[in-house]
Amino acid sequence: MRFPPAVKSQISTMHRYRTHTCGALRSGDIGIEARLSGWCHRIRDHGGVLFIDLRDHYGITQVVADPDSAAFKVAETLRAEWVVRVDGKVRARPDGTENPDLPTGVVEVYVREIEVLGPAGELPMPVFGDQEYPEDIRLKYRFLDLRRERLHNNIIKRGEIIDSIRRRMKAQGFFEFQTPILTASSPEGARDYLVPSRLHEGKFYALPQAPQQFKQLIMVSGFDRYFQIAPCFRDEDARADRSPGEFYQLDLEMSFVTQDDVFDAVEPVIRGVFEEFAGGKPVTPKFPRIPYKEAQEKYGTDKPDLRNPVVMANVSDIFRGSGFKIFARILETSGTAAVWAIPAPRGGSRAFCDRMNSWAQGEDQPGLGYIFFAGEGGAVVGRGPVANNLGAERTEALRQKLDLNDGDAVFFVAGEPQTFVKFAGAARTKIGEELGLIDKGRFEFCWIVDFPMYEWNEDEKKIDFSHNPFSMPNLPVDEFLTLDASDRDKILGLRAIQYDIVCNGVELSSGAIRNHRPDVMKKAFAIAGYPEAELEKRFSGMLHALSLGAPPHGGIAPGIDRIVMLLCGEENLREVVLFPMNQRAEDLMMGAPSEVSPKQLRELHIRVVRPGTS
RNA sequence: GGGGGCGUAGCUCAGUUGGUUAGAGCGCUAGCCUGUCACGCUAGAGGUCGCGGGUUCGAGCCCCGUCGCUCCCGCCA
Repeated sequence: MRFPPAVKSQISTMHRYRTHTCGALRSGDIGIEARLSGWCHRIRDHGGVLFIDLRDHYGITQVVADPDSAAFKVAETLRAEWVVRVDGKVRARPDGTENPDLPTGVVEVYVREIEVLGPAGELPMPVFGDQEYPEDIRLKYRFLDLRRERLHNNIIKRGEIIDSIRRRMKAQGFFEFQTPILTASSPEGARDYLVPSRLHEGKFYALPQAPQQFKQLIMVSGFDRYFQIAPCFRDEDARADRSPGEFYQLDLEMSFVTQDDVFDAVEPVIRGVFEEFAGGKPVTPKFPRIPYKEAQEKYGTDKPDLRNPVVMANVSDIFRGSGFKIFARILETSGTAAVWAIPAPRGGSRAFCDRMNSWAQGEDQPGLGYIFFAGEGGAVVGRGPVANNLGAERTEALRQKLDLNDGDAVFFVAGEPQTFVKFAGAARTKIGEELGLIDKGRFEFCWIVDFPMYEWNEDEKKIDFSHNPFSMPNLPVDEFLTLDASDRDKILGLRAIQYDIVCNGVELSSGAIRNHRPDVMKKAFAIAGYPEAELEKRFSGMLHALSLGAPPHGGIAPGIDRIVMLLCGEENLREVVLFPMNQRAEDLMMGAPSEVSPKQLRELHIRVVRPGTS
C-alpha cells in the first residue's frame, strides 16, 4: 500500500495533528480554523458534495468537501478507516441539516486540506454499524472490534469501574499491594500455569491462581487491610462467564475481623460501584444472607438469581401415602427422599406444562410432573394426571401451601435431593425465563453463608474438603481439636466460616475467615486424610508464618471481569476484556501459545514429547 | 474427555424433495449524483459451498470421517 504524498501544512502554528478532538466542536466554535485527526468512519460521496464522518476516541465530527475546496480530489480517494488529518473552517450546518444525534451535530468542518496519515486496506470486518461478527474474526482483528462503539465503551467503563473500586477501597483504609507473579505451584484446586526455571533444571515456577497465601502473609506481616486488583491464572476450560487462563479479582484481606466485619467493609463498596454504574437500575439496598442449605432448598443452587420470584418448597408430606403412587413409592423407599414443588405463576396452560415436560426429557430426566390450576364453578381446581391421582383434598392443600391460583401451575421433582437439586434449579430458571418472570432491570444481590466444611466422597469413600481448606471451621477450637473419625456425622455437618457474594445468579466471589491456627489446620487436614508430613511439605512456609504470631483474619475476592460484565449488560466476558483469548485459550491476534526455538528449550532443560511419540 | 449448535463471496446470510449457469445485502471496482448522516442510482469483479471419503445418472443438500468456532457438562477450593 502506498501513502499518498503528504501535503505541506499551510498553518505552521497549529499542532502537528490537531487543535480539537472529533468530539469537541460546538456552535461557539463557528468561524474558527480547526485541525482534526481521526478515522474516516463513514464517507458519503454525492458527487458535488462529499461528507466524511471523522471519528476519534472522543466523538464524530462531520467534515465537508466540495469542488471549490482544494482538498476535494484527495477527499474523493479516501476510504473507510483511513486515518487522516484535516484542516478547515468550522461552520454552521445549513438550516434543517443539523444532526441531533451527534454532540457536534450543529457544526461541520469545511475542509481545505487533507493529509493521509494511515491508509487502510479492505477491512475483514467493518467498524461502522452494529452487525454481529463471528468470534474468531473479531478476536483476530481485535483492534478493529475495539474501534467499534460497544467494545470501546465497555473498555472505558471497565477502567472507570476499577478507578471507582480503588477510590472506595482506599477511603475505607485499605492499602494496595503488589504480590509476585512468578511464584510456587500452589495448594488451590485449579491446574497451575507453569514456568520452567532456567537456573534450576527440572524446577518450575507457577503463576498464582490467586494471591491467597501472599495476602495472608501480608496480614501476618502486620499490615491490617490489604487490597489489590489482582491478576489470577488458572489453566482450566473456559465458560461464557469464565475466562480461559487469566482474570482479575478485587482481592482483599483484613485482620482482627469477624464475618460481619468483612461484609460491612465489602458490601458498601460493591453496592456503591453498582449504584454508580448501573445506569439507574435498582440495586439491593441490604444484601440478604442465605444459608447454603436454604439456597439449595429454595433455589436449587448456591448462586440464586433472586430476580426470579420462583421459590421451591418441600411438599413430601402431601405426597407421602397419597394416590400418586410413583412419588409415594419413592418416599417410602428412602428416608432422605423428597418431593419438591416448583411453582410456576401464570404457567397454568397445558401447552406450557407439556413444553416443560419435554424440555425435562431432553435434559435426561424421566419428565416433569405438574398440576395446573383453573377456575371451575367459582372454585380453583387442579388439573392434569398428578392432580387426578393425588385427589382433590391433597391438591387443595398443595394449592394453599404454595399460594397458587387460577392460571398458575406447579411442577414436581422427586427422589434424592442430592441428585435432583441441580435439575430442580435449572427447572426453576427455565420457568422464570419462559414465563418472563425475571425482571432484567435490576441488580439483586445476596450473601450465601454457612457452607459445609467437608463432604463425603462416595467414589473414594472418604471425607473431602467441600470448598476452601484454609477456612476456619465454625466450631470452638477445643471442640474441633477433639473430633475423631467416629464423629463422621458431626464432621459432615460442620460448617465453615465461608461465604459467597452473588448477583443476578452470577457468583462474584468466594471468601472466608481463614484458619490462622496451625493446630486447627493440621487437624482439618488430618480429617480430610492428609498426613501431617504432607501438610508440612506442601505448606511449610504458611504453617511457619502462622506459628509465629498470626492475627485472626479473613477476606474475599470479587471477580472484576464479572462485575464489569454485569454492569455493561454483557453475557460474555470477552466483551469486557481488552484482548481476550478464545475458548481454547489461544490469542488469535498475537498467535499465542506459540512454539519456541530449540535454543530456548535447551536453556530451560525442556524437551517436547508429542502424544504418541513417547 | 463428553454432548449440542454452527461452517456457502472479504463480512452477514438465503438456498424448496438431491436436478439447468449457487443468490441477496454490506463491502470492493468503475460511472452518475451539491446537503447527506444506514445517502441514492447504474454496471462489474468476486465462490474448491471448511476438508477428505462414500451413496447416486446427478450432492451445497443424504451418509461416514475429520478440522475449526461457539455454548454446555466434566473441571474451576
